[in-house]
Amino acid sequence: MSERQTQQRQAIREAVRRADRPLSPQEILDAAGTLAPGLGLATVYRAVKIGVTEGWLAAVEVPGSATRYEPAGKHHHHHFACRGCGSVYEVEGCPGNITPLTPAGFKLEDHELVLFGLCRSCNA
Amino acid sequence: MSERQTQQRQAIREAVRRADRPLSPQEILDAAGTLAPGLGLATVYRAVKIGVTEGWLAAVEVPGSATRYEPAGKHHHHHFACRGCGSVYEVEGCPGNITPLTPAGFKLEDHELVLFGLCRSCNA
DNA sequence: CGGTTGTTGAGAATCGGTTATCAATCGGAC
DNA sequence: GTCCGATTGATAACCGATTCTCAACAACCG
Repeated sequence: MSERQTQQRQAIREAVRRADRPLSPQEILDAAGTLAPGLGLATVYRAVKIGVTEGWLAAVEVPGSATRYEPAGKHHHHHFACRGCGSVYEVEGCPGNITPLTPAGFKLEDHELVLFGLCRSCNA
Repeated sequence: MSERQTQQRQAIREAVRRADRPLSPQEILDAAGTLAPGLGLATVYRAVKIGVTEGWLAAVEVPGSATRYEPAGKHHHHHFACRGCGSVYEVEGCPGNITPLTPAGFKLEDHELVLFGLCRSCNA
């Protein structure tokens, strides 16, 4: 037996699914905590690690802040990090034209574009 | 009196200037250590903070690794982070077309594009 | 239901990065 | 050369993020 179906993991998966932006472990705890009272941070970290391994969760790394997680399988997109509140939002599209930038001899595997600025709330 | 001209700070400034890629504090220590034997990591951190404050050093943040520093005033460019050796390289150009991606109501101040993959050495 | 065993929660421990401490030292004005 | 205050280096302390520990607990099979 391996991989049980627990309330905590369901709550965590559901919280990430409902969010419209990538969540940090602490944000997941806050969101999933209402679905599974008493939820602990360690459990979030464990579930998140499992999710990434199993492939239904994608890690989003933003400079200068904790790793965020979002459901895997979304179409290619990027992120906007608010300097006011620290939240990370999803932005549609990609400027493309990335490949030509790669130096000769280098192997390009992936890329991450992060926009910095103020979100709607903080810009007001 | 404030801001003395010391061998250590000259060595650090020189090491950053000579590098063709942004260096982490530890990398700066290694490089500048040959110019100023006995150099300590604390001194690197202090000098780097001063450099950023005075405006002749620019901080480059890459997800999942220490902050890098490069001379300020370079023309707009981006970076390539090698998954093999962890080094960060400079890449010329920018795909442009960033502004249209910004969600309505958000204020775009800056952006950072990081390419991931293998550098020439690690790709061989 | 009852046992087996994976899972959980709280807190301690750890980690890499960065900053603070403090006595010894050095820069540079005089 | 002297002197005073800025600077340095070694190391401890700190920090936020993440992982480990371990006893209590709950999921699932029979």
